[in-house]
Amino acid sequence: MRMAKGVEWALHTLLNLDMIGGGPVGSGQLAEAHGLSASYLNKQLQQLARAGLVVSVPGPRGGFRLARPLEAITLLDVVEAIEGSTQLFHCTEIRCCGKIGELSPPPTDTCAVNAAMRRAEEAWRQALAAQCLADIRGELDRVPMVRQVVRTVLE
Amino acid sequence: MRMAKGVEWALHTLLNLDMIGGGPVGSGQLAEAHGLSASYLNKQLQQLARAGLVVSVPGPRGGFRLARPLEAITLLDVVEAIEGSTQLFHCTEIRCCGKIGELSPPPTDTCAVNAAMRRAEEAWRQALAAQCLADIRGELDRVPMVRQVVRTVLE
DNA sequence: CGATCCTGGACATGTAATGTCCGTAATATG
DNA sequence: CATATTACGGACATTACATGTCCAGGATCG
Ligand code: SF4
Ligand code: SF4
Repeated sequence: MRMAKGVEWALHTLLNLDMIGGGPVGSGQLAEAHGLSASYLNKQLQQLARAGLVVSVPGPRGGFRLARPLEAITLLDVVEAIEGSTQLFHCTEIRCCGKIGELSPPPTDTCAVNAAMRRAEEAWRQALAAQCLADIRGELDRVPMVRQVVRTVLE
Repeated sequence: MRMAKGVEWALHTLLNLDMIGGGPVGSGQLAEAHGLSASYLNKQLQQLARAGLVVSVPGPRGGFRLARPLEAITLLDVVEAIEGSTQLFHCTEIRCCGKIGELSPPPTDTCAVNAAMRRAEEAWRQALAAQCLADIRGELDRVPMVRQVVRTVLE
């Protein structure tokens, strides 16, 4: 049970896009900045575009730019854009299988196990939604040179 | 990013073990009760045993029994017994790779992204730890026949 | 002793994330 | 208009890990 690596890629890339300013940046440059696979990062960026977090502009001098300020992008937005909004705990309804399943009446409501797991997952999602990328940028800015390095690499 | 199916297996099996009472039950019967793979469920039960949630007794008429009452087993106990205690968000330290990594000074503290993710994950773990299996048994008991069926199947 | 059942490692299989490739469409530039 | 550049998206290949199977021990009961 591990979160997709693409989430980390997306978060750093979004932060970099913010530091560079307005102009669109190509996926190649963004990948090179962190030594990532260009094609695969491009796929992740497409998902961010579909989710409305970035805007893609084709053509020469094209690339990706932020669709809205970091204040309006939460961690949950990024996680759901990359991972989708599937449940962490996915029920197989094993209560309906085997001997117990055969002897039991068909279940009428959602099971207690599933409900409990859902509650915990909801706490996680709320904690993700409560933190925006601007908060993280704030902590990042306390380290010197970061902004300058990003600008140098991405021009 | 999906939780291992073994967690669902373990939860149901623990609840079944409680309903049957004290005596040990073989992994074969427990698997048959829900139509699961006997060998694989056995592996999961071994992990529960290592985590101290169940006690294994070898020999004829052996099997597994609860190590402590359901009041003392939280959802977090089960999840960590099966999944291990690895982080949901596992950092690859890509900030140290690529052009940005080369130009940046070696990072001194844990990064802000990782910290934020850890906070959210902590909320999840706390929500898991706040719910014990006895709560779930309580909800389950509102459905008639459940207890009786389990006793019939597992003798 | 012999049957039963857990233990634990080795191995096979399935599935999803990760990574690559290439043809297509869109657009800036000359 | 011609061309180069870039995103788009589908079709693969590769890798990692969960899932499932099997077998040779070891413990325990009768
Ligand atoms: S009883 Fe709950 S956890 Fe078990 S299979 Fe059904 S929904 Fe899933
Ligand atoms: S900066 Fe944070 S999220 Fe990025 S690689 Fe380092 S620890 Fe991971």
